[in-house]
Amino acid sequence: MKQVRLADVAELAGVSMKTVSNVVHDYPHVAPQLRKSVQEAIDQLGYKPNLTARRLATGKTGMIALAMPEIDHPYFSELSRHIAEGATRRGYRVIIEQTLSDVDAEHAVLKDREAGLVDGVIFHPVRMNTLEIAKLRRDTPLVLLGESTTPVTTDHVMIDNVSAAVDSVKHLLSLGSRRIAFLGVVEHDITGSTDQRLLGYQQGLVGAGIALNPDLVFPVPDFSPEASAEAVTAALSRGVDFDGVVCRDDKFAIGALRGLTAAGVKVPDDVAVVGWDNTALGSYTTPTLTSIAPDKLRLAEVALELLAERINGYQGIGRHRVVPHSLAVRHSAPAPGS
Amino acid sequence: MKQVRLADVAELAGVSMKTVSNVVHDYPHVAPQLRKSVQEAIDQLGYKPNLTARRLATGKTGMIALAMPEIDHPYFSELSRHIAEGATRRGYRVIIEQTLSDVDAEHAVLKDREAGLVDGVIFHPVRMNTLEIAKLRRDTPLVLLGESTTPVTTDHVMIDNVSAAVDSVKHLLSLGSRRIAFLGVVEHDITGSTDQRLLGYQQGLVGAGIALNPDLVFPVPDFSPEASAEAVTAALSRGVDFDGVVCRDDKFAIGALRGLTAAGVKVPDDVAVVGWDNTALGSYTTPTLTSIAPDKLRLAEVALELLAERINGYQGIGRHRVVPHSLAVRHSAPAPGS
DNA sequence: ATTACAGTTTACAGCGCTGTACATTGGTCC
DNA sequence: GGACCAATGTACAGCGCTGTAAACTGTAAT
Repeated sequence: MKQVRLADVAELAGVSMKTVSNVVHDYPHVAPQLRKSVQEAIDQLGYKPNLTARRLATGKTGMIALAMPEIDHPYFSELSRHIAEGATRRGYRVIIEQTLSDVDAEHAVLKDREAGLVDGVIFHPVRMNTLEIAKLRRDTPLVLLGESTTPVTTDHVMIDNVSAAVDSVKHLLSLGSRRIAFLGVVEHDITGSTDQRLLGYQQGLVGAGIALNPDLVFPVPDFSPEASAEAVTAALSRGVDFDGVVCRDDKFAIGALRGLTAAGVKVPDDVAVVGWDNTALGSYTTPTLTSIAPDKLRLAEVALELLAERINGYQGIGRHRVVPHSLAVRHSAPAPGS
Repeated sequence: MKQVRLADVAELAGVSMKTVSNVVHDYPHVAPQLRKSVQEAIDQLGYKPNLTARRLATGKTGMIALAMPEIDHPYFSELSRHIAEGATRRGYRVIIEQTLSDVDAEHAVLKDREAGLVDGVIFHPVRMNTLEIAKLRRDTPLVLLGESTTPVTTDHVMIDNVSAAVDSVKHLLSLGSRRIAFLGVVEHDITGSTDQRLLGYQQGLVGAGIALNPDLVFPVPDFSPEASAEAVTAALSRGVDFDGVVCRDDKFAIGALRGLTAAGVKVPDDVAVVGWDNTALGSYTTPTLTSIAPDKLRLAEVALELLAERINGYQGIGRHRVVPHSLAVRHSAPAPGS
């Protein structure tokens, strides 16, 4: 039951350890028949290289950490999947770290209490601000995701939230909506996302010559669909008149759908709804959800690419990459004229 | 930029490496003032223990692998979250491995091409059968999840699918349903889940003295909601008369909801629907979905517990643990009399 | 003063692998 | 035939840490 070591194979094959190592690694300059006999020894003993030892010797771990708020949120789980696949393709394993949007947990991600665990980190911060990130940042290669403002020294991948929000508004306008609401502004929301999306919402309206109306910006107490359903219900009962909603989030959009439907308001005929993130959830609602679709695959690929470059020694200033988005058009805000 | 080593700290503090190590590990028998001065040296140099080296020396990696078909499937992402949290609580880090239901990938999980990476593996197989698992299984501690039949030698955690299906049927019966359908039997489905759920479905009906009707077992070409929506639509247009549906899966239930709604059939009034897995999806549908709710938290905890015992040397025969389930009652099949 | 002993601290040999520097071999070319 | 060279193969010193055994304390008991 004892672990078979390189030395054991070397002894059996009657060669040096290094030669066995070379065979394991398919090093080109090994004589064919020697390679064969070494391989036989490997097979016979059932030798498996010990990764930990290899890592200590090479200094590379072949692992990256993926730190996000919650892995069971559809947006994050979908993104994780792409990152996991891309990482595998690049020969990395992924270790997951859930911060649960906890400040301490986020600090821990950057603080590196221990070294040599991973070669790099992909991190989607929620509660940390630029300053803290810049201050805590260690030597481990790091790529940031999401909309928080980030230190110029750090790589960052995101979509253009402002222009995406503008796109949402434009789509609603093209459907004939004129009184377009924004759902939801969450109290104490520390993510920059809401700000940027709200900004784009305003920009879209102003660009179309429509006056802003503060009553059309719906606050929501928390991030649940329930809360946003209530927010919509409350707006309706206040008599707020609207015919389109840009939602901060698919979950909010789902709440909106529910609140509207419950009040007998028809979606999309009376009110068209656009969500955000194009999570799988949107395919499961009734009606199905039109939603801003960040190119998650691209996001994952770019993040991995930047990280790989850092791991391979790139030392330059932070790169800030904007990844494309589109609008996934479904029934809650269909294509114009359909 | 060079990594600070234990030896560096030792030199600065004027003590042996081992003493520094003892301080790092809070070993009790270190004189207070020595401990203090060593700690100062640690802080001054910003020393961080190198985990890889520690692992090589101790032989423990402090990591477990979590291998599942797809991490962005709601059931798996929710389960992953619990496992990740439980693992963290127990001092383990989790590395994720997606098999994408691919045979080779599943083989790779068990095959251990490399050693010393993780202390143990939690694996939810889909395509491998008992025999293959038993054959490939290596020395790494392993806990299996899911409904495939598993080798007696291996630990396994699951819910009682048969009795859960019976519960579904009973619930529908309590609502007055009598012509209860089962959706969906997928061609070439290699998971044991469907079989067991179908078995429970039959058992529930027979137990209530209701004759089985093959027409009420709806086949579905694949695992998508679209396919199951079509299957329901097809059944309706065949003139199949039913007033309740037990679904193999929440995704199927969502498809059923869609197909029924599209055909003008009222849920739950005309047809009550029960899903399976109680994924978050079920809260987002209209109507919300009643669903078999495996105790995912418990599932995660038990799996981790069994794995921890294996890691700590337990060598006994495979333990097969059944974890409780319940029925999450929502609108698609409400509580009787509500 | 001597012994005993619990409490501290140290020296050092690995953990299993790889990189480096060097040794060996057998051609090839004049 | 000797020089040169590319292709192969080897020896061995680490990578940074921990476990073990042994070596010191100082104090209490004899």
